[in-house]
Amino acid sequence: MKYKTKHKTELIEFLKKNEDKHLTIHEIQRSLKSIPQATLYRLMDSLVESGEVRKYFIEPNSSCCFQYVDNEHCHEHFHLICKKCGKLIHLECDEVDHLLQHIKDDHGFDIDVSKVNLYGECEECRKEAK
Amino acid sequence: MKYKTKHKTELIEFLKKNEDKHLTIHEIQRSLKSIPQATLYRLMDSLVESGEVRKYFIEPNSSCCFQYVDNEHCHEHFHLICKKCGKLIHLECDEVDHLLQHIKDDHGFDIDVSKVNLYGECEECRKEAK
DNA sequence: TCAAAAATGAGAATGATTATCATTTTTATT
DNA sequence: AATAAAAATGATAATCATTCTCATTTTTGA
Repeated sequence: MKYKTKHKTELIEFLKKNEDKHLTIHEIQRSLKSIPQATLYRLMDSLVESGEVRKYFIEPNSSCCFQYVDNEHCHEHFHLICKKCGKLIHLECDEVDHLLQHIKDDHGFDIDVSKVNLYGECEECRKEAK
Repeated sequence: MKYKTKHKTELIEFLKKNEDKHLTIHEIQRSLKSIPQATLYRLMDSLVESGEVRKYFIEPNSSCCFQYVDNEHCHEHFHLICKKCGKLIHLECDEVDHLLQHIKDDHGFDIDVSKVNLYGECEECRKEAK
């Protein structure tokens, strides 16, 4: 995607507006009806490639999710995904940074944080369960 | 899977023998030709359900991987999966336990460790890359 | 031994994603 | 502004892992 196009501009604007959500291709399509599916897949790919967007795959055989990433304002963090309500939580936390460094230094393993999804139960759902 | 069947017995035996590997359905099928694919999928599902086998999905649009889990000998730990060589590393580490507790106590999120896969690059592959 | 419950097997169906390819748009260069 | 090369588009077909269907067979407990 080296050329500027209307689709791309429109898409990025929409993603920025929704940077707190994680969106599937179908959800994006519902809002941006003028962009055909094949084009949308390609655009998303290119945005992932360039690092503007992050791609999550939550479950096999279900759609991937995308989210705009503001690289200036967000640094490395884990994603917590609630198995009950599906909520996505960004976990920015020194303890996480510390663990990542520890695993790299002492276990030799360099974790690709963008690919990590931590599944569990969120605060609200835990309270509800009681 | 409440009934014992030849297929199930054969499958578990095979998985135990290969508990150091992570195997796709197709790889298993190559070795256990007598089990039809639909049956194999169902058997694997039931073993995942019962906790005897763990399921990984490495990349969207590629086959999931499975691995036998010896629950007697392993306690709570993360799984590190090397994106390059596919190696699976069991990470048992106090720092991990500490982080999990911290996330639960201070962020309210209860992580299901059995579902966590941490993708990245292992020590050997990192050395090789240099 | 029998009946109910569960598992099987072959093939069709699903659904997300990718590939194809002719057409159109964008861009840098005259 | 004209143009040619590069890139993007769009509609559709293809791919591929996985799930579904359903009639048949096997397993189990009574």
